[in-house]
Amino acid sequence: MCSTLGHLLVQIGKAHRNKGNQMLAAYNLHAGQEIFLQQVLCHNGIMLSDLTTNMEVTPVTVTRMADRLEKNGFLVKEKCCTDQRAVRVSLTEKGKEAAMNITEQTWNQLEQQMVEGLSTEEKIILKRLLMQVLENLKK
Amino acid sequence: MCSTLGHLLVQIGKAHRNKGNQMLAAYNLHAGQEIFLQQVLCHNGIMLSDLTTNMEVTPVTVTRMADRLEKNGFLVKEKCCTDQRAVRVSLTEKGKEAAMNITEQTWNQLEQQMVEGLSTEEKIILKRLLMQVLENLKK
DNA sequence: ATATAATAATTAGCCGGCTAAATAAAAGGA
DNA sequence: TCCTTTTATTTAGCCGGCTAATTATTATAT
Repeated sequence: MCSTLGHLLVQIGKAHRNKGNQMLAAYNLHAGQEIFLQQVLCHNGIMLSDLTTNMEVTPVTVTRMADRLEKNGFLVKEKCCTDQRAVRVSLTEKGKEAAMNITEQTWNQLEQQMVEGLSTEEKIILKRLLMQVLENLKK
Repeated sequence: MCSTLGHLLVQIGKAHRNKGNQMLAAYNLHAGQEIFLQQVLCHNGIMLSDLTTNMEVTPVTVTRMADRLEKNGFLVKEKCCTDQRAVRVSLTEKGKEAAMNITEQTWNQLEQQMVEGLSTEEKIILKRLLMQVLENLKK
């Protein structure tokens, strides 16, 4: 098991998402949505196209995430007044509260848990190596 | 961007899956299905419950993957004769051929690409650190 | 001014991943 | 033997991710 780097990364991806889901369940959110909310918290009224860029996902994914988050009362979508093609999103009170709590608590907690037992140096090395792997995969 | 380890892992996960999808497109397969086929290649007539264990996914996921792979002609499902609850899967000729080619070519190629530019020592360190991270996430 | 190209979103449809709940069959215990 | 628990699978439904194709609107070049 876990003999290859690929397999290892897949397992980590799953475990990471599962932990995230567990932690976000209290807010009725799923892993991935917290980044969306955080972006809107930092850039209120942000366009979907900019979210596409910032989150590095396709426009389709952003559209559907926005729809679901709106349906569940976390944010509001509205047409941009100066560009009729664009859609801007802004947080509701519920969304604002969730975003603020999550960013500080959940994410940091998960981040801490992952690197437990690693020295400061090892953390730096791990990040550096992973950034290299990401570069290689994007080629 | 990519400031946290979590974000980095998410990005790598996406990039890894996308590369896999690209490579497997020639076989009309998607990332994840190659592991399924490989398992059935090594253990012909394997039960779905064992695939659940080996692949470390839920029974639901295995059932649906098996259905899709069967629908697309890669394998066959049949009830176990000694245990009427269980379902055994075996590869068709098409599935066998795909599994053999993919395991050797695609997976190794992706594996190579990921660690390009890393020294032998760095590869070992990376694996060790990632295994620690996986352990931490499973707690 | 008009035709062409680029940009922003969307719909439909596919994939792997999950939980909850239901079904059916086998295994164990009183 | 009968009842209970465990095991194997499935159905329904939700999530993020993707591609392909479509619609609208803005920008650009002729």
